Amino acid sequence: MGTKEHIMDAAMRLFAEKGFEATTVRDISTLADVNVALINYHFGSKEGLLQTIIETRAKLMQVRIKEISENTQLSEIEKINLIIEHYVEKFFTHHAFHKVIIFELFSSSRESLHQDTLNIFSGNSKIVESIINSGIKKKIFSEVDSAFCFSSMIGPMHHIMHSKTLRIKLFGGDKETDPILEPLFKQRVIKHIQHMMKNHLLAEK
Amino acid sequence: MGTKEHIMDAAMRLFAEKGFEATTVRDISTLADVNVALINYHFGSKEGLLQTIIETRAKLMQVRIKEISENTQLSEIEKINLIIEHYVEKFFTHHAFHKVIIFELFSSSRESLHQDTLNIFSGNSKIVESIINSGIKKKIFSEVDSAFCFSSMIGPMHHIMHSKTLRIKLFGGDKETDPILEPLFKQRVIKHIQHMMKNHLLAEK
DNA sequence: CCTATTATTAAACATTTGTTTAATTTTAAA
DNA sequence: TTTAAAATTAAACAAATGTTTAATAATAGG
Repeated sequence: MGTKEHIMDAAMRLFAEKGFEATTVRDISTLADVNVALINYHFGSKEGLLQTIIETRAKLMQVRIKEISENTQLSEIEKINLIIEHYVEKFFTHHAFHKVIIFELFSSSRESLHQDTLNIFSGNSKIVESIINSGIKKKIFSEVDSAFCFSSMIGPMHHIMHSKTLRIKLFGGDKETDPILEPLFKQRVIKHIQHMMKNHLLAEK
Repeated sequence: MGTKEHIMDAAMRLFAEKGFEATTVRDISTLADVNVALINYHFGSKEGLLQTIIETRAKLMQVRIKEISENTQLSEIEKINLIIEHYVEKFFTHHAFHKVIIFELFSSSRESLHQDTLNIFSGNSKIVESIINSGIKKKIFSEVDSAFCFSSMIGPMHHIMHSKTLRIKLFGGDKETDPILEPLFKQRVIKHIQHMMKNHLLAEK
């Protein structure tokens, strides 16, 4: 791994753990085991580093969701199930990154970054919304409040994934082992959210 | 309102908007229109101010939820519906506060405060879990994954309430008016989450 | 009215912050 | 091997941070 990627990796972990402001450039350089000045040399500024991190990975996210939504072979409920599966997968593999972007969505200190994350979230939400509206039109789904559905799919995920200590208190046996490491846990999350969405969408009015 | 409450109010708004670290004591003193030194005089430190804010309001939260859970007059589904209603009410009246404590739950910089918020969340989660397990035992509820249910109730709420810009993009007509101000919006949130939980809990297996 | 406690102020404090500089090393192409 | 560009380093920088100090004002009990 090159120096740039090395710095980005260390920074992402620290941003996820402590937040952007609470993380100092010296924290990052220490963890990455490089000189402090390299951060400004490679990324211009601390904020530029965050921007690079987000830009690098964010673009990959939207592609797959669009793919699913535009696949004419799939029924509406199959699309929803696939999107849930895809989101949970990404959450498990890159949960530090997801924590970082939700921080940016919820705070509004850095205007341009906030706009970037806002567009990602609202874009995906609109896609889910239109899938559900299509299902409602076809009378497959009951007349749910489709604008809320994206938040209902990923809100629970955020709640579970972003606090390790809460996760351990709710799901973990002993105090040290994070349930996220158990191979079955991911399937359990997928199953729960899919079950919830299915019964929400297919329920009689 | 006394000076202390005045400072706490200003601080809470800024902490919610920008986060704890990004908010300076001078930001707070300016908004509250008091001298900077008063923050340390009244609260010892910036962190002491946050701690006081959380301690003051957090205790009120748990009381009502315990009340509901221990009321023998209510069925399990009625309890769930009341807890949802109560949570949404609190979210709408004190959403700056809720944003602050979720920040503390998700970050782990300030150990003792993190423990405080962790106990609040896990405590409430365990209460919801036991209500649902009781419903499952009585064969009223299907065998859902009860440990996830609290997160599924309040996760969507967090997602909607903590980003004003996202809320406007998803629900707002024009760019200026926050849907949170529309009197019907609160009812819409309650209805959506209750519908979701009801159909999740009562669904055939 | 006096006085001792409390509240408020302006100024200064030591640290820490992100960033820059200038010198040095490494890299890679000619 | 030579040489110019890129990468890395240690040191210093100015600005901003939370906090403290010492002086002043306000308050309230006797």
